[in-house]
Amino acid sequence: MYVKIAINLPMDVSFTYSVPENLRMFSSIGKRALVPFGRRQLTGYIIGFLDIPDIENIRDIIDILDTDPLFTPDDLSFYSWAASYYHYPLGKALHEILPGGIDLMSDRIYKAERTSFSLSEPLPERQQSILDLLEASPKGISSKRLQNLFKNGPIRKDLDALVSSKRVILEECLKKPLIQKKMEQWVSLAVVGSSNPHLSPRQQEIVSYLKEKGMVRIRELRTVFKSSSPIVRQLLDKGVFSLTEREVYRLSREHSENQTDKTFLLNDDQVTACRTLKGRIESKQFLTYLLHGVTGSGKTEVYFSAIENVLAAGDGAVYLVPEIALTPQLISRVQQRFPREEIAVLHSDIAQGIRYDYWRRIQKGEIRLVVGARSAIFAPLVKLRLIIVDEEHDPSYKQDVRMRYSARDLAVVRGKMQSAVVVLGSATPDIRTFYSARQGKYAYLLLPSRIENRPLPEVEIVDMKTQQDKTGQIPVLSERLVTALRKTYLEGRQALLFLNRRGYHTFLFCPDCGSSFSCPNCAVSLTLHAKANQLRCHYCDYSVSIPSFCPKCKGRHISFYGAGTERLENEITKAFPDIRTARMDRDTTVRRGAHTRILKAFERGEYDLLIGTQMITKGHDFSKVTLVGVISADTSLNLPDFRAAERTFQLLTQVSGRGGRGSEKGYVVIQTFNPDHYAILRAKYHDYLGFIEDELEIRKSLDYPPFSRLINLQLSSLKEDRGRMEAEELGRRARNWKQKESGSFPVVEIIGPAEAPISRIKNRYRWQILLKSENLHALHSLARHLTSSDKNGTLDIQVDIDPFSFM
DNA sequence: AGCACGCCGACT
DNA sequence: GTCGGCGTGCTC
Repeated sequence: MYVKIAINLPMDVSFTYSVPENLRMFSSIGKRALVPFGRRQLTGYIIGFLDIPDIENIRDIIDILDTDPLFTPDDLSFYSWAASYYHYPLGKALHEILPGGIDLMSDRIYKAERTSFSLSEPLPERQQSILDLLEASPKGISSKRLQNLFKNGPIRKDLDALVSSKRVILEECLKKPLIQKKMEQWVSLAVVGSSNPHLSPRQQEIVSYLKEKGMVRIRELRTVFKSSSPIVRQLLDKGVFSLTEREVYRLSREHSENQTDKTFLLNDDQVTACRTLKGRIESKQFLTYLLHGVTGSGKTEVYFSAIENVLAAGDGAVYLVPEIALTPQLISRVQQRFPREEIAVLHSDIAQGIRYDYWRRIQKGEIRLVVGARSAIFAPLVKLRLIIVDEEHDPSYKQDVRMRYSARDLAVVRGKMQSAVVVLGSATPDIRTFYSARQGKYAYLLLPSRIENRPLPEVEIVDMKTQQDKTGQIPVLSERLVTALRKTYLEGRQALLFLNRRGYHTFLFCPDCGSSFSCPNCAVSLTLHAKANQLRCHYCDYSVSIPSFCPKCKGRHISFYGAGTERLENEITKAFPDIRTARMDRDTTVRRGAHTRILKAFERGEYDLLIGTQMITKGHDFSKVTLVGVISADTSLNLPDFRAAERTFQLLTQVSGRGGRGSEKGYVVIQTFNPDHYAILRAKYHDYLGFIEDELEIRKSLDYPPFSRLINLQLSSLKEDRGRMEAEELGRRARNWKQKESGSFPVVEIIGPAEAPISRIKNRYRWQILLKSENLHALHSLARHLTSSDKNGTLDIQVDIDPFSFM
């Protein structure tokens, strides 16, 4: 018997291994196998079987690593589809999809040879010191640890020399995985008590306890009979007790706090939406719905009702939300709605052990409801009947490193493959989603009004060009916003201020020599962080302390421009010392739980004002907030991205939607230098359909999505000129392909190669080629052609299908 | 990815 | 002459 194994390697091929007799009955698709690979041992994933070998020189697998498969053949088809669609090697994809930290692999271990070389000639200094170290540790030292001990350069050569002179031996040793099943020891009375051994009174005591209780955890004995360990051991040795190991599942500490559950009576639109979904779920057939509901229209209630239908039938559901909307409030709301259901919560902050346990329980069907961020789309649910994607337009559904998948798009694919109902919900659907609905590809469900018919907030636009003060400076806060803030404060209500930039000043400049302060590793300017007294790069971990003079010309007139959240907070506290202000951005939420703490304190009314970046725009439901201020609508408008207008409209609508969720009407102030831009005007009037009409017209004229599809090829290199040459070569190959294949494929437009908008990040020079076509198949063929031409993976090419960011 | 092999420049 | 850099090729 032969197995096809996918391995975590940067190439898209699977490897064939033979299965020794003793492992045959344990091997199945979805289990991991330990395999020999060159001189190493690696973990691979079984993805198929063969009767006849397809190559020569096949090696045996060493072991099967799972008792139960981690995924079914159906899940595998979905994963393979995703890997191939996103031009990503299957083995790497599986490695990233499965819970982390569970794989085994060998490590290079160096050991000193025991026979001594007393009479040989003296060794080079460094070889000698390595040898001394190794002789001091008989168990050997891994190559990594050894290298860490020698800071003055690579020691690989010295090690090779030591090995070839037979003073040191190299062994490949398995290192045990970071994450394993958590086991608990239980004891019970042994069945056959042949000759009753003599027992001490204390031993007798424990035996009678067990007689009564049956099987007991050793931990329990330890608490009931203090320091009983030696006695238990004796009883085990005497054969009175028998020991059993049982697995315990780790759980995340998602505390169900007693939140006052707002139970609304559903309005007619909600009832209609619920009924429609119910009918479709019962039919067990795939269909994608766009649930289009204005902010505050009660989409969550509709999701809950659909989940309820699925769970009642004993089936499974996935509920996806944007990463930063995955708050304790949301989780406790789900828990309260489904109190008898075990819920798996999956996102990047969940510890690996917990994730591993959740994964297997989901796979076994013990957990049927998964709430999570984008990666939860891969959760191995059995009988998956429903996939919900809340705020489906949200950019966080697109992963923009490694496998650049869109969880939103994959939701539709998975729904189709596994006959599940897919619900895409949003107040501002992605234009592609809306267009699909209009074309009849998705069914359309509309929730046109806010619950309890609350009005949408009133939006005012402030033209910042009119806000210059006497010195010609433009203030961070317009008069209008200052007045509104004061009014809100005096009325005892809360406000949100949104500014999508961290730090204090976002740009520094020396007027004496004209130099600006940019990151040495990236082509971006540094941001000044006042509290940390640092200039920081937001793309790598570079930071320096704030210079008092220009490092180039020693000039002492450095000017500071641009405002981030830190400066905004500072200006507010200066102008309104009474207003209690909290700030939430990546800088204030580095510590685990900080996020929750700030939100909760704000909700309890400990602050009057919350300043923040993106983080404050998602899904939160603050009933006391009546004022929302957008410091600059222009940041997203000026992105080098055909989606800039759409992103701006969505952002403004979402952030405005945070206001007026209680009984009072909301008021929104938007500051901008582009007061006449259609994205801003349409947001002012809450006119989604109007915006779509404007935007579709532009997209049509430029042939952008939804009228075409895009693939972005990103190429990076440590050497600037080499990167440029490679990019140009790639462009030539693309155009050659186009010419040669022009008969067999619809037209593909090749844009570039061009320098990426951020031309260097972490010392890598970046280039991109954009491929555009009405025909996705043509795009895939070309992309495949271009990446396969990279013979040995020398080029660093990233394929981005349906790209979201062009930076 | 990691590892081995092999081919050229700069040193004793 | 050798040491050591890195480009190239392979792993079932």
